[in-house]
Amino acid sequence: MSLTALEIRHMETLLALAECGSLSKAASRLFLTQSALSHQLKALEIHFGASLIEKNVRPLRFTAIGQRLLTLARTVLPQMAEAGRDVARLAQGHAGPLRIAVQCHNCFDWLMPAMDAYRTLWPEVELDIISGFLMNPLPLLDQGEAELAIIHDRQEPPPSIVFSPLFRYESVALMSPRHRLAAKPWLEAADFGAETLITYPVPDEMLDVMKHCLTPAKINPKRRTAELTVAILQLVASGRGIAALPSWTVGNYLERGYVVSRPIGQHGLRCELYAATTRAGAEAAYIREFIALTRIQSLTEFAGVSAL
Amino acid sequence: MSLTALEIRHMETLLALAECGSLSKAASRLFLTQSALSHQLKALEIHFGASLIEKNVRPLRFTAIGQRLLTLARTVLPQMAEAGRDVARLAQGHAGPLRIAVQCHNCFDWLMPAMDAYRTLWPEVELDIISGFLMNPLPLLDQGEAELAIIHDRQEPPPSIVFSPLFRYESVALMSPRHRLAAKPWLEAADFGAETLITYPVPDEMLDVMKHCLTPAKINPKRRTAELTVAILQLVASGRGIAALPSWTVGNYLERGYVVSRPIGQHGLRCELYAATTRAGAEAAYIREFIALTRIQSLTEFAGVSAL
DNA sequence: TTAATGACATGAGCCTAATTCATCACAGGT
DNA sequence: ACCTGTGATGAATTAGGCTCATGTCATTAA
Repeated sequence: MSLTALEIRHMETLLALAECGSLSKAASRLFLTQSALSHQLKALEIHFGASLIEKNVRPLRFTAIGQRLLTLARTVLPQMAEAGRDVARLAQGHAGPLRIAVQCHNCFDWLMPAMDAYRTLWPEVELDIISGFLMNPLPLLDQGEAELAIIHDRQEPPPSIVFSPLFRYESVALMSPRHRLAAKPWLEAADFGAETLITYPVPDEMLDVMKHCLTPAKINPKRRTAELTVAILQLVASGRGIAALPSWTVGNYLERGYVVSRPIGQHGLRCELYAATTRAGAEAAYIREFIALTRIQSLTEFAGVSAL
Repeated sequence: MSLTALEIRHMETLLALAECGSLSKAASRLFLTQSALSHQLKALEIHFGASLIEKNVRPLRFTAIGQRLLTLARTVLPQMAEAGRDVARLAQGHAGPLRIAVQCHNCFDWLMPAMDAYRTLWPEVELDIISGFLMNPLPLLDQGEAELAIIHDRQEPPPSIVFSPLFRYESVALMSPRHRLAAKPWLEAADFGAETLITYPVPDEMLDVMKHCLTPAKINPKRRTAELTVAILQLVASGRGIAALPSWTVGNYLERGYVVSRPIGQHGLRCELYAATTRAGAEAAYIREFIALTRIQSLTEFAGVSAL
């Protein structure tokens, strides 16, 4: 009933619960099963002799006791994280540079805010983006020219490399509200055939729609390219063609009604992002924390982004 | 390398280490083996890639990293304890009274400071001492007339009662520096035969020397009694007889040279104290914390007091 | 030097307990 | 009624923390 019995794991659970609003969501964020959290909560409730959350309401609500423990978690966990950083700084003679190889334009949208947040935690780390937009950035890691690479979709990592899951997002088709395809509840590959597809100026393999949907269906629509996301959206809004972008990059435009979004395929087109490091990099605290931070931050900031 | 891996258990270990100055002492305070702490530290050192303490020097010293984690523990653990109290208050409608049955006079010496400390943590608990000096205070617990009883020496608790170890102390013989027995390095039972023994006015069974040393040896010295510890010490200092008291009650008098202390028996006379509660009481947070607090406080405040 | 003592290290095995797995139950929405 | 999402539950599995029985090392005494 006293100090022990409430473990760090429990505080992390409470924090995730507060942000996700359901056991199952919180579980996947913590890389655990829903069952684990259910058991955890049950144990706590037995221990304290009172319930911590009301689960019959969505999103779930914290009881007074649950809130007290939640505020504890909110004060304690950051203190521990800070101590962990200090120790890492002391243990491994001051951290090196962190050069990030990115494959896709979209990445900047979530990478930038994450880098900003990270910089306050590890001011001495030299952050750098390597944006050659290479097809395969993994060799850069082995060659020591980058510490981190952002990888699309699950694949078998080479022995020298470690993958860490970041998150899953959905790519949606975007079109003018007056576009004829806007009438359909969802688009299939064939719908793209007669359209002009507006994309970033990169190879097809680096475009989610092409790689996962159109190329397999042997459909190759007309193209028009733009460097910037806003430019693509402008073209879409003025009816010059359709585009396919991650759902969370276009929140504002959707809300204002300039464009509408439709799932690609009946169940949507889901893409996965992984962070790749060398085995050594996966040990280094300052790199591990960058991965953890981008993951959490993206999961909380962006709607339509989910844990994997 | 980051947040997780440092558990509450580790912080408690660091705290105990800082106070005890050795693995083995800290271990017994935590109710663990020395081996457990050694494994714990090893795991942490592997995890952080650096050592936390220098063990080749006594008392052991913390490295910079160890100190950082120690200060973390010193901030985090009290926060968790406070949250635990708040939750207990919320969960079990405000705690009841805490009436403590004591057998011996000496107990006041450590009970009073502990009660003062406890009162600031649980102001709403009504503290009370029941000092009938009964031989067997356990029935009071069953009858609901006390919540806690202080018990001397290990014994088999009745089924309705739970014992919690408090600490072990040593009773020493006290005499004037000019007393003839002061020449001996330690006293045996026979030495007391010709002396006047100065004690509290209570039955023999409640006096450590009598119960564990003289009565078994069938030695019954002359007596003189005094209510207060200071009065006993005054009589001893002026050569009116010898006394036997817990070593830590007489610190000041020893330092000033008014009296000297000698072990009773070759290896000293060690006594054990336990806290007894009903099974229900052992569940209640406000009672458990009183026990934990008195134990820790006595262990840290008084020299010659050790964990059991 | 040889014992003897005290403190920490270490590997093996045990045992607790946290997690998963495979279900079940329930609610809300269509 | 049926599906979908969410939480609960008991059993089985697994991980990892602790103890036990040693080993090593340093210090002190004979």
